[in-house]
Amino acid sequence: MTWTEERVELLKELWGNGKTAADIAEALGGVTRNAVIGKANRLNLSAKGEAKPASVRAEPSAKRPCQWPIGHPGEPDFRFCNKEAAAGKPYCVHHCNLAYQNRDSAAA
DNA sequence: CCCTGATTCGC
DNA sequence: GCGAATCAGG
Repeated sequence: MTWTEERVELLKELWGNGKTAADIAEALGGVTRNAVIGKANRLNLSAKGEAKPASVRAEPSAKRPCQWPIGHPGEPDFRFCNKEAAAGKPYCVHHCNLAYQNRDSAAA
């Protein structure tokens, strides 16, 4: 298993949202809680308490570009994805799956 | 005993 | 850098 942007973001997301390493590991799949903790540790995480963009539920009528916060608020490179958001979704399909913690009801 | 995260060790 | 094993705390 390789740690891609999606998994790392989901890792930080769930971790910051109060999820335990075991939950995150299971959520990602193919990784054990040790791997999650190890990755989190290497990412200099463990000091959880980040933003929770996944908690922001916008109405399914918002036609705006993907406003997924890339990086951390305060970082000099903090920006938004600004990709093409899915129809009626605040984020692009890519990040929508992350935001809604989608597993099977993929918004393809 | 169970769980948690953190750290260390080997690959 | 990755993951497992191990350590320490709850």
